[in-house]
Amino acid sequence: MMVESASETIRTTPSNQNGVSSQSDVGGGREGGSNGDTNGEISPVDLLHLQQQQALQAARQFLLQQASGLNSPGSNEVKQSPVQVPVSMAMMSPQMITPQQMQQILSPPQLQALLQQQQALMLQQVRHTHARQLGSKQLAFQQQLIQMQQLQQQHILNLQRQGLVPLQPTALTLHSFSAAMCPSDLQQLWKEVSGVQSSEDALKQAEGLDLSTNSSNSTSAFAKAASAHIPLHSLVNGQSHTPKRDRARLFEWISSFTKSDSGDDHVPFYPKGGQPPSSHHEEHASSHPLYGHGECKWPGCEALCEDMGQFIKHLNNEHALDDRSTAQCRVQMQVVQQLEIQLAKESERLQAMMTHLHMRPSEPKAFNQPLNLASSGSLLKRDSDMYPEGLPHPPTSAATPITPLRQGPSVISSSSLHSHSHSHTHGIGPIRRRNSDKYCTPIASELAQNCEFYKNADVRPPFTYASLIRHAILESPDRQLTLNEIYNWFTRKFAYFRRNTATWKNAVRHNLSLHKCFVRVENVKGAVWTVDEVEYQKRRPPKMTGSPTLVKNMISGLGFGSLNASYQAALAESSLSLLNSPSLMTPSAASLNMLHVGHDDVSSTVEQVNSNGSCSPTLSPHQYSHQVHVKEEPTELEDDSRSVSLLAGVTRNLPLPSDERDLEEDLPTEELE
DNA sequence: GCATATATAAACAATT
DNA sequence: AAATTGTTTATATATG
Repeated sequence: MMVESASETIRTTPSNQNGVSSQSDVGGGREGGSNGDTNGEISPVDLLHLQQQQALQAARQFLLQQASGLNSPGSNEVKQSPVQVPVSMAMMSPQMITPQQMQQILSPPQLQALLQQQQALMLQQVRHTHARQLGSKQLAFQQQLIQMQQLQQQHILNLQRQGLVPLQPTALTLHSFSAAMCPSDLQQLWKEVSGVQSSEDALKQAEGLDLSTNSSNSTSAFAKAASAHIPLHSLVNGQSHTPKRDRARLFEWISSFTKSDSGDDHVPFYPKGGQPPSSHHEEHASSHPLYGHGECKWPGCEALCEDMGQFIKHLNNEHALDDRSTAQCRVQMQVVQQLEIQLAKESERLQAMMTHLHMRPSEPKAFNQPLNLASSGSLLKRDSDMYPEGLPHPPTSAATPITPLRQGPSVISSSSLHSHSHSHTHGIGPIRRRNSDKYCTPIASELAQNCEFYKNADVRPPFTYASLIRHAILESPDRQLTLNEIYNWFTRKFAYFRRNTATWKNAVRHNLSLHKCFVRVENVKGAVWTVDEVEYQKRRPPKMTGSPTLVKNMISGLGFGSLNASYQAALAESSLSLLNSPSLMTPSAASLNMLHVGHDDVSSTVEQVNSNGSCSPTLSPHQYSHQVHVKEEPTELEDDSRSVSLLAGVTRNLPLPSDERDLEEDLPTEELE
């Protein structure tokens, strides 16, 4: 009987989420990208570049502003947010940035503000600087911008629906529709939320309970927006009724944060040791983050306070711990989270853009295609031997981002919040690494690099069940696992599988039975599953030949997790295999591999990072290690290797592409065994 | 439209 | 007897 029914209850939703519905394939236009924007010449690129920088700048400022207004709660958000998408956007080449991509990148409403700013700047530039040259292009750009806005709006809804965006406070969402936000707008928003409106409403909004946002599809976005608006106003009028339970939940929620702050290691905001109690802020005499220029800086509040004493009094009276304050705090946290995420993304993008421009200004295609396509071609040849899957890299890399540096242990979100959380704060350091890496990293590395991510974020891994199972088995010391061990591996490595149990377990069993490559071996104490590499390789040929579309999908998929997970998985999988294959090798072989890249370093570094956080020991170095590289095309390889290293943060040089290649070749043989 | 690949669901059998 | 583990069938989607 259905064993899993029990667990199943939990996940029902999720499955739907990814599995089926999402295919809408948002990515539509992306493939064009490969060649697409080449036409743009440089000027447009430059503009974009500027845009990015400006956006970044603005984001930073905004972020700082917002962050400063946030106190203790902030800390937790920092710590957590698993969700960063490992992804890929990074890999998009600058030149090919399309409205859709923009859309993807700028998810949060707040970003709209940035967008607006960018628009303004851009238009200015167009006029002053490039007007003459651009001429018609100018118009095109303007149109594009408009389009971008529209897309963004839709996208926001989509993300919300998919749960990718942490619940956006309704208010914000609404706001975004009316107009792009800017800091001042945000303030206004706050007023709306905090002002007339009852605290409960705020709460509701903060939790996203009310909205229609979640529902629907992009098509009805506007309709939703419209409907959403209504509630807002009505709320303002003061009618509302929120169950007290929500309130209780809120307090609970907030308290969880404060607790975590003190308890967990990461407390970004306060110095570890002397962290004062939450209330402490009030005590600080001379300055207070919520007080400045004679007025209260509490979001939405601009109460005038003569002095600190008065301010504190005001703070205690008006912003005591109640639903409204809590809700506001929550909203603020989300704002910060979003901005941080965005900042990180934008930074990566900027890096990628700059890198690209510096490296090969004239050759746009390098990135996109590169990947796979090119490589695939070569791969294919070798595929015959072994891996067809060459394609993968690209995607992986794309996905990767890297990033993870998250500091906090995270987790909170997943457990405490129903929706996925995101946010990671990577911000700082990580961003630095350059993108180039991202572009080409192989999948293996993807996994390795994002291992932490997958462990903590409830994001479906872009690999097929078969590839994951294989990976799990090969990773084990004896290259054999019992069903239960396989399950454990899944749950250990992927948060996603911690949550959605029933279906995936069934899927795992199904895959084990269905694919010839998985061989059941009777053992003394039961049965174990092993992998028949030959069979495994056999089945893949038909797969993807590295068509552009695939790549595109991967990219888009990775980026948002939303797209048809399964397909992504399939695509990605190919890459995964690459990873695995190395692992297959005997230790000695492995060692060879290592030479080349130093993945170790990478993996190790990554792991370290992870360890700080919450990761489990898991990733075995060796397996991930090799993966890295893999494949073909010398030129590209180089890039890959670099990228990898970059990710690691550290370093390395990019040495030996050639080695990598060798590895690959070696691998096959080994695998075949 | 067909073939293939994957995901998901579910029925059912075999084991533990 | 219940839970696990395996098999198998069916359906849906995406891609070539």
